[in-house]
Amino acid sequence: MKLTPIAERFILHWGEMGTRWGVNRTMSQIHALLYLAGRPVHAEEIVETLSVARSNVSTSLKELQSWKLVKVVHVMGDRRDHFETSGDVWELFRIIVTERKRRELEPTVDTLRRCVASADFEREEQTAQHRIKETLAFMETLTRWSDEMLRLEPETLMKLMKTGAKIQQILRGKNAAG
Amino acid sequence: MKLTPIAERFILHWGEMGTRWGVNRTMSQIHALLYLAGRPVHAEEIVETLSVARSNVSTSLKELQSWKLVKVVHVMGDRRDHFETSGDVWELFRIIVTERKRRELEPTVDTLRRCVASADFEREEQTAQHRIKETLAFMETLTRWSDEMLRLEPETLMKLMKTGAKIQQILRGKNAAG
DNA sequence: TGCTTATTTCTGTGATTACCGAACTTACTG
DNA sequence: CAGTAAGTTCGGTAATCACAGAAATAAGCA
Repeated sequence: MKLTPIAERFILHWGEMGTRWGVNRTMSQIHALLYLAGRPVHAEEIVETLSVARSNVSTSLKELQSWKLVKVVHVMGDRRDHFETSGDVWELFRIIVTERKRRELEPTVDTLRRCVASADFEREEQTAQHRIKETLAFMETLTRWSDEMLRLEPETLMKLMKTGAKIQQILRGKNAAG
Repeated sequence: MKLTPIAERFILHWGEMGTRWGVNRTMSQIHALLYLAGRPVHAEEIVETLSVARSNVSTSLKELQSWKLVKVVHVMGDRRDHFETSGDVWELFRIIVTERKRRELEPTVDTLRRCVASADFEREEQTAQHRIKETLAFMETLTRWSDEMLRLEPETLMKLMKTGAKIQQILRGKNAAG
């Protein structure tokens, strides 16, 4: 696949950002490529387009699948695996947030719970005790809340976000009403 | 400072998670330590408590300050710098989200804007063109929305998040009402 | 203005991660 | 059931990052 300058810029940038988001460059580049392509692409085409090793593409695709960002599809009359990603940016966002929550929040909630449940937790310094409990409560609230949000339809979510500025009024309205 | 087993568990875990959150272990450990300590701590005490090099503590503290998570304070009669962090988990969260937004979202929004503004953007594939625009719109909405949210008082935010399950009803109520 | 203590910067090393190329496995095809 | 194409796994290397220790700088103090 021949990339236009703009597509190239997009893919390279996405790759750079990937490293800041905790995934490797190739993986994000491949994802960006599939996203722009908007059609099933086979591994060899990715190799040629991005100039990376076949093995690298293979592992990155596996990783992308484990993130549920990419799935394998087949094209009639072609026995090679083809890969594609969702074109719905909201859905992608949802997937990423869910996965990051699982990897970056849940282990901490576990640890905090075990801290609080520990036999000698009450013997901790008051401050420490209090802060650990606060942190746990915060993370649980955050988790529950984002679960709620992520369960919404993209459209509802979008509407909600666009309401943005009015959040406070809504809250007040709701409190006044109920 | 002698750490209790629980404090140690907390700090070690925080350090591990830090690496997944894109900051290095020492930096998150120091932050966790200051958080539990709940009082100004000087660098040498951090060195002893965490068993890391003085230089490492120095750079990590600088980094924590650049994230605005830690600030320098002074203790009467002691010429050493002391360091402390906020004990308000909501505030910490706000700071982190703001900073990550700046580092992980803004550069992308810039790039996307430049893509779209580019002279030959219309000559792109329809799909690619559309998806780039969608992505930009999404990120702008997300940015604006989180700015709104972050401007709220912790208490309001908490109330809002605890409302969680009722988000949809609120939305519907609001639409029905206005 | 030297003396001491606190802090930062620099340099090298060890650890981790990303990636290539080769060897291997699996699945189709004639 | 060869032969070939597709896909995966593995071993080594290159690149990056984290950190210790030494050297340099800055800030009080006599």
